[in-house]
Amino acid sequence: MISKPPTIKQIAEQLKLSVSTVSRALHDHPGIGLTTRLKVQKLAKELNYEPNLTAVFLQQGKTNTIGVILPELSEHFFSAAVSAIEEMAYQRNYTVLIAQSHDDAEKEMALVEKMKNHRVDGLLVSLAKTTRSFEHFENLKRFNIPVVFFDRIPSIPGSHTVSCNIETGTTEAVTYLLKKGHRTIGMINGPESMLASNDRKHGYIEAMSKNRLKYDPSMIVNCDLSETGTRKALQQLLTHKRKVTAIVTFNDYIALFVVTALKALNQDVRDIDLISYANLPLISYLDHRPVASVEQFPFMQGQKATGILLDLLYNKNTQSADGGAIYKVVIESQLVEDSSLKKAIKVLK
Amino acid sequence: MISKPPTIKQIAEQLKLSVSTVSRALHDHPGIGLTTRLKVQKLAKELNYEPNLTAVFLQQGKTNTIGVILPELSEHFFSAAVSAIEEMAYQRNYTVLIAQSHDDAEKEMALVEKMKNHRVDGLLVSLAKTTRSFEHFENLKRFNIPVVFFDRIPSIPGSHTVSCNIETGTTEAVTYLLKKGHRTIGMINGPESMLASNDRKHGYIEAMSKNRLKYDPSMIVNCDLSETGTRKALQQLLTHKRKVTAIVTFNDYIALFVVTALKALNQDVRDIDLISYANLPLISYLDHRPVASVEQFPFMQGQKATGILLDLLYNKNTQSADGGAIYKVVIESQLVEDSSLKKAIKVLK
DNA sequence: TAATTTTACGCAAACGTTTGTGTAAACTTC
DNA sequence: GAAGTTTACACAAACGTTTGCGTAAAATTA
Repeated sequence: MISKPPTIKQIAEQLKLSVSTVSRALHDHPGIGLTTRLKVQKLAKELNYEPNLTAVFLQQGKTNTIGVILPELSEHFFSAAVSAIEEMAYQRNYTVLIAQSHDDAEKEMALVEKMKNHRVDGLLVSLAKTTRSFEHFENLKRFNIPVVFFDRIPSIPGSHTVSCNIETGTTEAVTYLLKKGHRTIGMINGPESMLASNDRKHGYIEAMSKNRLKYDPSMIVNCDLSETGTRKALQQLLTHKRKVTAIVTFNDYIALFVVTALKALNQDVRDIDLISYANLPLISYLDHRPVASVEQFPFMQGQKATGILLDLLYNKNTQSADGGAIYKVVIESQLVEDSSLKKAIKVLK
Repeated sequence: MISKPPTIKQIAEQLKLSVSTVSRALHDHPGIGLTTRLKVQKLAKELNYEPNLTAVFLQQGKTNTIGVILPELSEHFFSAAVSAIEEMAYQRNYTVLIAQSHDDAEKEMALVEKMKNHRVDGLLVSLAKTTRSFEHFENLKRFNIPVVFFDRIPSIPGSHTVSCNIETGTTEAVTYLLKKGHRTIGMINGPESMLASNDRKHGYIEAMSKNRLKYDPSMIVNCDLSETGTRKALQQLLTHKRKVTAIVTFNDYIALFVVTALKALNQDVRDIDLISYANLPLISYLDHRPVASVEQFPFMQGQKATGILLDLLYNKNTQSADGGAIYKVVIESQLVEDSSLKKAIKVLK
């Protein structure tokens, strides 16, 4: 009842041919006569022959597989990115091996090693928050396994990256608020240690200077991204001697926390305009939603990153001249006003 | 500069040993003397030796890999499930190969074939909406590749499944509304062709009969799950001669559509209580949110399904006696009131 | 028709492992 | 000290492919 999948060898025996002939026949090799070629292909179809990819992989030294390592699959930003990655990979006949680091640098290291042992042809990575050292990635270069980082990219030079320019989006956001008449604009930022926080801060400062306004450092408060941290940060802004009329929040979660906190304080939520960075698909359906969002295009980031990786793989095989080119794609983040924020929803579940 | 990963053969040559000895030494085989064993392991560490898994896979006839096929990764329900799957698989030293059917039965078929060729040890599947035939899955049995379906499960007997009992959850939901005093409870259901719609309908009817109330078929309207379809269905309920005071919607998306439509009609949203089936993480933050939700536990479904698959794989290897046992796990869906609906949010992006 | 080219296929190595079996040397036992 | 046992390793096959090379037979050429 239970049987092993048919092999080339079986076909060869049945037809009294050699395995090499069968292999070539199946690949339409010109050195094989038409009649035998057809005979082989006919039997192959009859037996439902399909090549054993594990054998092919070993023989070819490549697996047509790309590995994806990211912090958390259930986070919408990442699952959207993976969705794009898988789709593109599928079109180009690649398969996707997936793993989550859960923002743990050590696990990330172990995963890189595992991916290497699986002989993935290339790697797509969005870094864990705690990753400080990048040797395990450097290590891959020696084995000619290309890596493309997206969104959470490393600070080391020489790596291929796709990221979103948060800074310009932030400048846009603050400028938008200024145009709406706001003069005291607060920002609830992430931890100072995060690159992402820095980008937002610089974007803020840039907007002020562009509009010839004085930058007040106390308008930007850091927080640890927890709900209570957010509440504290908000408190700090609310008790500021200048009355804050708008707040740019680190992301949609923080915006949610702010709305919740304001309600808890019995403060009229409409007094304060919010702008955040889109990472929650449903945010536009909230009643006290941000007036605008800085869109980060997870889908596009996934696409671009995959495109680059496939390019690198292709060039690796064709030994192209531009062997050393470093890809650094920056997607401009974009301010999206609430009115156009609500996307067409497809019901998928 | 670019080098190939070290192999067992290289170690053997350097130490003037045979490959078999090296292999056994690395596996702590008792037949190898302590001194050589240590010598081998030392050199292996120095060279950063790691086994080439493609070779191991070919030799063992298994890959320690499980394939996951589902409709859409960017859909929260599925990404949550995959997250659980990956996590559990990782703990048991399995790797996850992932692919999306985009609800296309043909692509699903192709993916099954591809997974088979990749020699995944087992498969986790949530069916495409359009899947009608299951031969390609049956086919896997012949090759001893177990399949566990979750959430979107097939109607054929003899397959391992994990699913959520929507019916009882629906009964709970309707009963809950009845207890709140509602007497005319509408339901915006999915297409009649979907199993999921049937479950909801039966749950509704069950609740009515349990509470000795007459079931009015016109209270349940089908819709195609689009926004305009929802609007039409809603219209039908609103113009019903009996005044509908509560609606059970097919899922969170439909609830959203309903809220949007009511607002557009300038109808006070608070007049109508909504209950839906949770699949959107943010729903509890909406202002006019459902008063309760039927939770479907994507994470748990992923966990259970993976657990079963790993069990099957283990039993396959140990030739256990219960070879023919069919797993049918049904998770009771659960009505969650709004008050306890808001989950602790972890900021991950 | 003999020499040359072309056609159509087979042989065997290679990819990197694992594992059953064979066999010297070392060690036991009486 | 001979027979038997154990220890510690080597040999070689196997997993299912791909591919460089070799070689008969057939087809072409002169």
